[in-house]
Amino acid sequence: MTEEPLPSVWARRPKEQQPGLTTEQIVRAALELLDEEGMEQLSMRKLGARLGAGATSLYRHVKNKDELIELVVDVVYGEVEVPDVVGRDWRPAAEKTAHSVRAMILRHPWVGPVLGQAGLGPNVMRLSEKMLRVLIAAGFDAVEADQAMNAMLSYVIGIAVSETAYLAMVKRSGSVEKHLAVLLQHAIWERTGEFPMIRAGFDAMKDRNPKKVRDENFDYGLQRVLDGLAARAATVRFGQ
Amino acid sequence: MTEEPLPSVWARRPKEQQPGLTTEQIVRAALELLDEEGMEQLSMRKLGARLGAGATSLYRHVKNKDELIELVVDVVYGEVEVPDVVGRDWRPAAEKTAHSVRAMILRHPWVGPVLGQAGLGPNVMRLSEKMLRVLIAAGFDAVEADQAMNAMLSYVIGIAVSETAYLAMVKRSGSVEKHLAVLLQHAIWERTGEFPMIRAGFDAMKDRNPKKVRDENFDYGLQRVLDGLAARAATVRFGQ
DNA sequence: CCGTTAGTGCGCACACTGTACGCATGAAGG
DNA sequence: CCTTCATGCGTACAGTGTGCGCACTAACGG
Repeated sequence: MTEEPLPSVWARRPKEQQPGLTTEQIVRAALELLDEEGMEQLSMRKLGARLGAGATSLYRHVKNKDELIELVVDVVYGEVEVPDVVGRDWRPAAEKTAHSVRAMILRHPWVGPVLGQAGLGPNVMRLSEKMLRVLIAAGFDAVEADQAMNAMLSYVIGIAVSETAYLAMVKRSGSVEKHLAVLLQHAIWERTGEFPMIRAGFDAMKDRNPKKVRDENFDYGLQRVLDGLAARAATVRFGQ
Repeated sequence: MTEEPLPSVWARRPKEQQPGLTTEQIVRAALELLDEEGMEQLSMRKLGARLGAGATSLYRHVKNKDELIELVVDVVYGEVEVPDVVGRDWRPAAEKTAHSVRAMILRHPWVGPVLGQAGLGPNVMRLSEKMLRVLIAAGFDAVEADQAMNAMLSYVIGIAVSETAYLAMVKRSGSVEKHLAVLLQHAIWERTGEFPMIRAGFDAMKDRNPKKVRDENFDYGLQRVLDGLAARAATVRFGQ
C-alpha cells in the first residue's frame, strides 16, 4: 500500500483484466487459490488481489465468504461424472461414479470439511438426479433409490475425506508417506500389548505401496457396499 | 477491562477456580463451549474467559488451537461404545458401534468437519482396536479386518456428518424441519421437468416424521454395508 | 533464613481476518 | 446535459491466533 499516492490520473486502470468482475470469475479464482494453497489460506483480500481488485469489491457479487464457498463447492461437484446406464447393468455405472467422486475429493483436498455446505446447488442436483436414475434402473423404487444413493455416497465421501485428512497429516509431517508409516509403526510397536490388532494390520501393510493400498481399501469397501445393494436389489425385483 | 485499576492488593485472586489450569480442564471447557455455541464461536479468548483466565494462559498447556481441537476430538471419540463380542456373533456388536458413533456425532454436530484431525489419540486407538477385535471374530484376517472397519466407519461417519450438515441448514433457515421440507419441495416442484427422480423421492417422503426418516435411512445403509461384509465373511471362512 | 530456579498466568502487540459503510466513478437512458 | 444506477474500493471496526517478556509463586539447596 502507499505505493504511489497518485500516479496522475491517466492509466488509472490500464485494463486490469476485464472492466468488471463476474461472480463466475471470482468463483474460478477462488477455486484456483484453494487448490494451490488450501482452505485456511483463502482470504477475501488475497482473492481480491488475485483478480486485481480490492477485498470488498467481491461483496458486490457474493453475499458472504460462506456463500462463495458454497458456489465453489458446487463447481467441483460439477466435475463428477455419472455415466448413463444402459439396461439393467447399473453396477459399472455406480462404480464409475464412486471413483469419480473420490477422484474429485482427492483433487481438491480442502473440500472435505465443507462438502456439507453444498446445499442444493445445480450441480449437486444434477449429480443426484443421474445417480437416482442409475439406481432406479437397478430396480429400486423412488424411496429406496434415495436411501441407496445416500448409502453409497456416504461411504465414498466418508472414506475419501478420511484419506485427504491422512494425506494432510503426511504432508504436515513434512516427510514422504513411506517414512511416516515407519514412524507410526514404531509408535505402535511400543504399545503392542495395548493394541495387538492394530499392530497386526500395520505389520501386514509394511513394504506395500501406500497409494496402491489406499486404492485397494477404497475398492474393497465400495464392493461390499455394492454387494449389499445388489443383494437387496435382487430380492426387490422378485415381488415385495 | 479497566474495571478496577487496583482493587488494592488483597483478594487479588480470591480463589478463581483452581490455583492452576490443567490441560484436562481446558479441554473439558472447550468441549462445553463447542457443544453450546459451535465451532466458529470457539475462540481462545472466550475459552480463557470461561476458565477465569486470559487467552494466552492456555498456551502454557496447549501448543495450538489445532492441538486443542485434536484433544477435544479424541475426548468425544471416547464416548463411543464398542461392545465386546461373544463368539462369532459379531453383527450386533457392529450395529451397536455404528449407532454409537452416529449418536456421538449428532450429539456434537461441530465435530464433522474436524473428525479427520483426530490423528491417533488414545481413544481413537482404543476404538479401532476393539472394532478390529469384533471383525476378527467375524472371521476376517488382520488386513481385511482393517479394510472392513474402514468401510463401516467411513459409511457411518459420512452419513452422520451429512446429517449434521443438513440439520445445521435447517437451523440456519430458522424454521422447523418440517417447514423447510415444504419449502424445498416447492423449489423442486418448480423444476419437475429437470429433476423428476428427486421429485419422486421428495413426494414420497412428504408427511413423514423427518427424524424417523433419518433414522431409517441410516439403518438402511448400515444394513447394506453389513450385508456386504457378512457375505464376504462367509466366503472367507470356507478356505478363502 | 535467603537465593536461585522453574513453572505458570497474563498484558501487550502484531499481523491478519470478514465485512459494513459511504464515497467515487463511469456507463445508460431520458 | 442531467439523472440514475451499478460497480469498485478506501477506511474502519471488531475480532482472531499467538509470540514475547514481565511478574509472581512454589520448591529447593545452602
